[in-house]
Amino acid sequence: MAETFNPSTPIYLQLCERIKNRIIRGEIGIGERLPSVRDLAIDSGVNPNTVQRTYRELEEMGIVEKRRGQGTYVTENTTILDRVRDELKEAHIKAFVHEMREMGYSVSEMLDGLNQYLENIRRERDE
Amino acid sequence: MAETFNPSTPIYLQLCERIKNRIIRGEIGIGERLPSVRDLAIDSGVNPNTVQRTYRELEEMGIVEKRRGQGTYVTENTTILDRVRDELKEAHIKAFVHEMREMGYSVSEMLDGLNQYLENIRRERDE
Amino acid sequence: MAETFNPSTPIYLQLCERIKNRIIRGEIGIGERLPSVRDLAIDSGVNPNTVQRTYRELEEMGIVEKRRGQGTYVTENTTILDRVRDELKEAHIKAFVHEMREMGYSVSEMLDGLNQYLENIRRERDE
Amino acid sequence: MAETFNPSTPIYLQLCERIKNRIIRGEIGIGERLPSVRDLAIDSGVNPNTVQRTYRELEEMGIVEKRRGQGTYVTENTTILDRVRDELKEAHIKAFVHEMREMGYSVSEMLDGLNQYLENIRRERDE
DNA sequence: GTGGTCTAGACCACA
DNA sequence: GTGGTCTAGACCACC
Repeated sequence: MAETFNPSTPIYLQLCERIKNRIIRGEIGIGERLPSVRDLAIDSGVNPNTVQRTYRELEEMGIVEKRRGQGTYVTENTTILDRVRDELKEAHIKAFVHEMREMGYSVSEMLDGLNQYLENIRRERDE
Repeated sequence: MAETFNPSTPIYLQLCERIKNRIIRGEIGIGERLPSVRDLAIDSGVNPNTVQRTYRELEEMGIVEKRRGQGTYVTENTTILDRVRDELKEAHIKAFVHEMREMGYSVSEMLDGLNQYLENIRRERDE
Repeated sequence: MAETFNPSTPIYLQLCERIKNRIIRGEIGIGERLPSVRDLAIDSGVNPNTVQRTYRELEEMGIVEKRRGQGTYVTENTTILDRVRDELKEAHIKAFVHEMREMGYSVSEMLDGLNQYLENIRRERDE
Repeated sequence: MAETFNPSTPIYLQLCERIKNRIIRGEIGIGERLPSVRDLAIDSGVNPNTVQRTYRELEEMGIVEKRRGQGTYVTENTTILDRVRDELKEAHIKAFVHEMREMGYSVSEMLDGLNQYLENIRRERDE
């Protein structure tokens, strides 16, 4: 069970994100087996087809492999995992910088804003 | 005419972004009139319905006002514009930090990555 | 309507093949619009979801583009089309040679067999 | 052990292909005994059920015979072996010609492509 | 009108 | 048991 879904983006993409992040962070190890389509479906409260779509997406990204009659596994190809990790990092950074520039912020305003936000978070945690 | 659209996100949202950014950056001034729905549609190579939807979106955000029979104008309420500007900045920063944390990066890795990216851009521009 | 499906391979793959071939042979021109998902579904006597899967597959191969609210179009990027065409040709040739070698045929036996087959076809047509 | 499997087609079919080819090429002689299901399973790193299915398939093609309590043997009926060999050859040739025609290649383009491919292989081997 | 997502539930092939 | 395909039909977002 657990976790709910944001109705404004497709469930299969949200599931995809979550699993991808857990793999990239190493929470789900290399070569490890993911829950079966049916199990994850029940577990997430969605239809098996939706999970299947999620797994297909992950497979197309190359970070997951399906084995007939056996299950779905995290790829053992660490090169791919590293590549995905790097690409995502770059993409997020690029998007961030781009958005801020589009809004007319200078690099220093951008960095100041970021640092201030991090400060605030730290303070909240310390309280 | 001008600029093309990324087929993976709705056109009306992309148009919205562009106009919003131009307003926030002051490129389109306070109280200034936006092009008519029809003109912008032709100009952007887009269906008028799409422009209408864009303007509606901007109106709901409060940064634009429709005056019957006259056209669409940037709000003269600078408080709103400032608020939108700040909210967007916060939202982008928050999203960025959140995404990077989700991927398992520490704050310092995040900042390092960002600085390195900015370096690369600067270098490319200098060439 | 028309054409039936071989029950031993997935319908969406068979549809995919047919459309791909028609595009590659130029029967469906560059930039041309494909039938809508619903229309092709009715027309082929299959479920719309199946057609959707077909179109998604073609999109992933890069030979088709979907446009929101407008329809599905053959890509206008001839480079991709040419690339696909060449890759398929190579793949078929390679598979053929490989299979024949696996069966223990020499290159000349292979060519002889092929030429003889082509002869037979020609003769049949002439009758 | 030995050889790995392509995850995109059933293992039992791949095993089938390999054994069939070895028989057709005479690598496994007429009347010769095949390894036991269990041995081949271990040897191939595959589930015994899969080997069983493979042997069943070969038996249905008539190129293998099961003898209760004794094992699985290559048929001694050379007529069948010759027939299978010819049928396969024809099937491969036919499939190749058909695929190339479907893609819109003429007979001469087809032969040219094939010869060129064979050239390339030869060259690579000579290096 | 277009394509996109999701569900419920059937049936199949594979290991 | 696993994943894969397919259907029927609903609802939505976009143009």
